[in-house]
Formats: sequence, C-alpha cells, structure tokens
Amino acid sequence: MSETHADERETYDPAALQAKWLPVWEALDPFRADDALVDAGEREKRYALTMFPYPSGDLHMGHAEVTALHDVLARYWWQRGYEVLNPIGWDSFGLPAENAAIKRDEHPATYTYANIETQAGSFRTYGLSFDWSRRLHTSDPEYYRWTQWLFLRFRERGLAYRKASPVNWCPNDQTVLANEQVVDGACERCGAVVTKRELTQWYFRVTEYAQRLLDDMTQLEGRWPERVLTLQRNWIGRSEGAHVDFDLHLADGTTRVVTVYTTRPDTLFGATFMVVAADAKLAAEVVAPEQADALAAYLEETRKASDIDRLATDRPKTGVPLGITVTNPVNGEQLDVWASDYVLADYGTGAVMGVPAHDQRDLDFAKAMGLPVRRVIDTGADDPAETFVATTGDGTYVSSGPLDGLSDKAAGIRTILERLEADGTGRGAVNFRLRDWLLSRQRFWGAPIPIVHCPDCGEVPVPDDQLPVVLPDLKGADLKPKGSSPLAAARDWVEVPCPACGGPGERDTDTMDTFVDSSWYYLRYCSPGFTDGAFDPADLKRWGPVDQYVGGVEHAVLHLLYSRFFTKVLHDMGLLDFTEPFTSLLNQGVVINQGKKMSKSLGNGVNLGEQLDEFGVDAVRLTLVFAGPPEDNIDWADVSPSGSLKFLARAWRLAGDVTSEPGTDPARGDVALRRVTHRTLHETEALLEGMRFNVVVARTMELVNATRKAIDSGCGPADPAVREAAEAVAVLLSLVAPYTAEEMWERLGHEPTVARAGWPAVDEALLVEESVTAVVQVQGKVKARLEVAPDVSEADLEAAALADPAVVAAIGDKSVRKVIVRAPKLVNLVVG
RNA sequence: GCCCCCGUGUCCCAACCGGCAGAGGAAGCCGUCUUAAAAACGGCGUGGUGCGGGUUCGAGUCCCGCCGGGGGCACCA
Repeated sequence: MSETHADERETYDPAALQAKWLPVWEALDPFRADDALVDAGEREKRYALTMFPYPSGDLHMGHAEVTALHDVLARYWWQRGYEVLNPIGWDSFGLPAENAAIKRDEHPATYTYANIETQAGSFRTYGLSFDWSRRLHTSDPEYYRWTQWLFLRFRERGLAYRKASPVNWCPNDQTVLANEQVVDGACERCGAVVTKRELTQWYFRVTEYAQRLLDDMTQLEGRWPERVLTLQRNWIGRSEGAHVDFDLHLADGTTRVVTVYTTRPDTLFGATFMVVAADAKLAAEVVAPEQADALAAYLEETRKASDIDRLATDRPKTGVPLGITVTNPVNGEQLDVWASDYVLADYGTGAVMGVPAHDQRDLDFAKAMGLPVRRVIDTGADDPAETFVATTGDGTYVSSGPLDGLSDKAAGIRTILERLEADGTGRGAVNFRLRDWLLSRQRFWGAPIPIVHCPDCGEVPVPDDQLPVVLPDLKGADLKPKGSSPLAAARDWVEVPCPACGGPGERDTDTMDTFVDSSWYYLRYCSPGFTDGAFDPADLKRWGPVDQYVGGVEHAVLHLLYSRFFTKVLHDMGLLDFTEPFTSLLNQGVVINQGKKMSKSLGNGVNLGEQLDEFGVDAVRLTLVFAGPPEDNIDWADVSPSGSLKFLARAWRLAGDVTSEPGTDPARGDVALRRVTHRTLHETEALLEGMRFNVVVARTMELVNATRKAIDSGCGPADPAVREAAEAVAVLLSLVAPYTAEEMWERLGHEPTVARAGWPAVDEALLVEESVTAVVQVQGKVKARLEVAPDVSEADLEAAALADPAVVAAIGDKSVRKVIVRAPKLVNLVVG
C-alpha cells in the first residue's frame, strides 16, 4: 500500500496539472455568461464582480487574494445552476503609466498594454472563472468614447459644470485632486503635501445627490460592511441647523445681508462676534479699506500653510478684524466681523457666528483675540469665560430673551427658529460635508474632456457623432508635467473649429479623473460592443445590479461613492431600473508578512510568482482562502502553503484509490461515510452563502479525512460511499483548487469540467443522526451523557435523565426545583 | 477628543437562537513502514475564552466598566 502511495505521489505535480488542464479549459470556455439562457428563463442570473485591476507590473499577492475569494463564490454559483456573469477588465488610464512613459520616453499605451497582457496571462494561469469575452480596458477609445458620452449627458442635466475655486493641488503629480483623494492633507497617490490653487475646473454635482446617497444606504444595510456605510455616512456628513441673516454695515455706509450657517441657532444670544473665511470672496468684498492690506497679508500667510498644518488640532487660532460690524437679528447688538482660516470658505456659507461660550473653536478664537464670552446656557459647569472650556450640553437658557427658562435643546432650537422665521431673518437648513467632485486633471493619460472652447459660443460640447475625442500621439518628454495639461502643448490637436459656429475653437485640454472611468465599467460589461450608447438598458435589466462585489476597503469613499452617484443619475435618466449598483459588498483583508505591510524598505515582500512556482496555483489559492475569514488580514508568516499542498495531494490520492465504476449508485454505500458526505455538503451550502470560505475548506478537510479512514480501515475503496465522498470532495475543491479538482474528476472517470458538474443533491434523510448525545447537567455542571434518539420527546428525555444513577447521586437529598429540557441535546436540573 | 471592530490552546482559527469550549490547519512529540531519512499512515490538546462586575437554570456568545490591539473621523460651525 505504501508503495502505491509513494508512486502516486510522484505524479501529483501541480505544474503538470496546470499545463494539462489550462488548454482544455480554454477550449471548453465553461464560464461564458449566456444572455439567451437568462432571457429564456432557463437559468437565474448572478452578477459577480471583482474590482478591476490597475495594470502596474504583474499581479501581486493582493490580486491573488481578492480573486481567489471572489472566485469561490462565482464558481459556487455556477455549481448551483446559476448563469454567472463574472467579467474582467483593466482600469488602464492613470498616472503610473504616464510617469513610466516619461522615464522611458515612450507612449503610456506601450507600458499599459504590455502590463495588461502580462496580468491577463497570469490571471489565466491562476485558473479564475472569468468570462474573457467581455474584457474591457478603460483606455481603449471604444471605451472612453462612452466615458465622454456620459460626461456630456451629465452636463446636459446640469450635473457637470465648470467653476473657479481654490482646489487641492499636488505639486509632485502636478495636477488637481478631488477631496476624496486627499488623505491627511497629502496626495493619496504619491504622499506629497497638497496645497491650494485657484483654478477653473470641471465638477460633477454630487452634492445634488447627497441626500439620496444617504437615504439609499438603507438598501445596503446588512449587505455592505458596516464600516463602509459608516465611512460614507461620515463623508456625506449631513447636519441640520439654520441659516441666520445678519445685516452687515459696510464702511461706505451701505448695508448688505450676510447669512451664516449654524447647528446651534439656540445660542444666538451668545454670539459676540462673526467670523468669515479669510479666503472667501465675501471677506474681500466687505473688508473696510483700512483693513484691506491686513487681510491681504493674512491671506498670504494662510495660503502658505499647507493642509497638514491646518489639520493640527492644537494649532493656535489666528485672524484679522475686517473693520466692520453686523447686527445680531435677535437683539440688535453690533458684532465685530473677523476673518480667519478656521472658517472654511466652501462649507455652509463661509461665515459663522462666534458663540465662544458654547463652541470650543469660537472660544479659542475669542481667547486669542480677547473677545467677550457670554454664557447663554447654564449647564451646571463652570463659566467658560473663566475655564476656557466651552459647554456644549443641555442646560437652562439664560440671557436669551424668549428662551429663558427653557432647559431642552430641541425646544430651544424650535423656539428660536419660530422667532427667526416670523421675523424673516432665519430658517431651518441642512448642510452636507460632501463637496462636488472635481473631475478635471492636468495630465495626459486619461479621457479627454469632450468640450471645445469657442470665443463666441463659449463651452461647446463635441457632438456625439464626433466621439471619441482621441488622445494625440504624445510620448516621453512631451508628457512632462508643467502645471498645465500636456495636451495644451499639442497645438494641432487643440485647435479645432467650433462645432457650433465653425469659427476657431480650442479643445479643453484637461482629462478626466480615472475614477470617472471606473464609475460605470460594471455597466459596460453587460453590453460589450454596444454602439448606440454606453450600455444597452435591456442588458442591464438582465444582469444588473451586481449581486456580489469584492474589493478593498480603500475605495470606501472614492470609487464606491462615485459609482453609487453614477448609478442614481443613470437611473434618473431612465437607463437603469435600479438605484444601487452593488447589492452586496465584501472587503477582503490584505496580505501582510510578519505582522507588517509588505514593503521594499522592510524587505518582507512575498512574490506571488515565486509562491506559484514553488507550491502551484491551487496550493496558493487554498492557502489564501483557508487562512481565515475573508475580511481579515492574512499574515503570510502564519499560513502554510506547504500544508495546503500536502492536503491537496491527500485529496487527489483519494480519487486514485476509488475502485468502483462511475455511476455506481451510492444508496447501498456505507451509511456512516454517506452521513459525513451529505452533512458536509449541507453545511458548506450555508457557509458559502455566508462567505465563510475558510470554514468550507476545514469541512472539506474533514471529509477527506473521513474518506481516507473509510478506505484504509473502514468500508474499503470499493464501497459506493467512497466514490460519492471523493466526488463531493472534487466538487468542493473545484471552488478553490480547480486543477486538483479537475484531475480528481478525471481519475474518477468523468469528463471535464468538474467546475460545471453541478452541486450534488443533499439527501435530507442522511442529515439525521441515528442517535445523539444528550448531556444532563445539575446546577449547570455536566453529570451524565445519554444516547438518545434525535426525535426524543422532552418528557422521555427528562425521565431518562432523572433515572440516571449519576444524576440521582448528584441530586442527593436535595429536591429538584426546576427542570430545563432542550431535547435532544440537554437537560439541566436546578436543585436546592 | 469622538465613533466602530477585535481579544478562544504555542501560532492561524472553529463554536447555529445563550446549551458538553475544540472543527480544520501549522508547529511539536510518539508510533507503523524504512538500513536510514523523507513521504505516507496512525496517535497525542485542562486554555475555561484579555480583566472586573452584572443578567440567566446556564455566558466565549447578552449588558456595564476597564485593559490591550486595529481601523475611521477630526477646525464641517
């Protein structure tokens, strides 16, 4: 026997299996999603999507993990009889390719498409169940034609517009960034400290959808990770408050109205000053002439301060007086107006009322400037004017006119709002932290913005039939960042006739943020090759929305928020019948090594290619899936690819040991083994639905162990139950280790492919145990175990428990006060 | 400063609604086979679930307070 094993082990060669089966699968093409089968109602659809990769170099450990996890579910759905759409493509516009092109003096497409081919080859070897026929690249003109088309549709609806405003500027990448791409004051991509610039840029009006982006999260509750929902909620940042109008008295004797936004209108009687954002237009407009120089100097100072400095919480408050006053609408008091950088120009109205007693920031400012502090809510705490600790809790209103005596914040707010509304000086208001999405970039390798600027007609959209606006052929040095788009230098590309009047015009020279490309790619997969629009609504009716999306949490407020926005807009355009693109979301963990993120400087990187060479595709995939819950990080130092390889060889060997013929009826097989097989299949169904893939692997290992035991020391290799078990192992492994599973399937006498063999039917009768062990507890401590029938009645179980000698002894002379029976598993006796 | 998640054997991890704490793997040790080793096969698991309280007949699981780790937000008025 051992000799046979040794010989067989010689032939378990992962590399040979890969070489053998890959071409067979390529020929069979078993994972092509068939529209017709879904339309005919023969199969129910499932849309499985993994976040498409960026083509930088070859695949790495992260790609291996996310796709291995994703593939388990996609393959399970196929086995369960669904028609599965599981497409793949590349997010192939972007800076790394452009930077590489500059370095190598070539076109970014050279680097991009070479990497795509490398990655595609690696994905194929990796044995993923992708439908390759729908492959797309966002940098293909056939793709970005529709990105441009969508931009124009958004613009028609007033959702894409151009405005001048201070924007985030990355001095290293020489381009503007969206708010979402600035992390802790630094560029999300390169880490350079972000500065501000006043520029005219294109925006998507995401803020118009803020409320719906918030409301529709109820659809995602329980299906998206809670922390992603929390992140998005915080990012959208809805707050309720009021707009309050103050009369502002200009130096020239005229008056204008300035509105502030506040969440605490009930503290209006405590306002002792007003602060305007130093960089807001308002400040420059209202400043008294004698203070204009001071404001300009201050502004210069704050511009130099980076966002990093601004973020420091202990940063002292600074500001300048504007030499003017406003009138508090509720009590007629004259308040000085200041300019400061602690007030943000682009939130609310860019102006706030200073209530130092009840807002710490205002209090810090008042302290720095020597401004009065007036308490209007007595919370029982010491007076903020003395402690310099603002009180923000509930208390009794004092010195607050109509509010005096009230002691409830909600009532205070309601009362003051009624008063303001009656006077016409204020009203309830809602504000969002979310800003519009700045989409233009001063870089080359992206989709050109399809607009022509005409001196006579202004912004003119490029007509649909002239799309795509194709990138000019620039390379190398032409792409060097110079603070304006490299496209601007391509004069013969820029200069075009105005599509409206035919006069001389110039193309917009910015390109779109690559997040625009990825905001709709999941729609294009459903309509590859469609030429009358970005996608065919009928295709989306069939496949949409995505049932399961798998990818990293780093996109929580970037890609995922933008995609939700796009979906809602397209829904409003009547092109989609759903409002949320991704029904269910899984954020996989990251692969680390020795407790730390892999990095070159630490030298702890694990090379995917080397792991695949050493252990084979299946063992690496199995290791990643088995390591732990999918959302947990995987420390490569904690896992054992060699252990995975050992297990796969063990499973594979089972198939060779089976001596019964294919098609043997398992009904006459060993019942004990059959029970294990069917219980395993039954349990793994629930585990797979719940994405507990690591436990699925553990259950499969148990089944392999049980089958091994049956062959060696149980019913023997000829028993039909052994065949049934080995075939179940092959199907289970087809989700994780496709090559090993395929080889097992062949050795068991079947035709490829095991991936489409179908999930074995579970025999309910085999899920019921012959007998179960019931425990009998006295005072919660186990005193006896009873073998009972699974369907034992509570009364019988109780009687059996009370008759057990060990139980009788444990009770002794005490009386039984209470009996808890949970048939068939437990009896607990409370005595005393 | 605020919010969220996690803490189970040497390590990675299981444990449905609260119901015998231990499924699976790694490492280690012992055995069978072997001249030997490897491989294969078989065997070996008191830590009571970070700490302290509480609820309950019964708590890893629920509640409260700590400690430790991870993540997010942070002048958003």
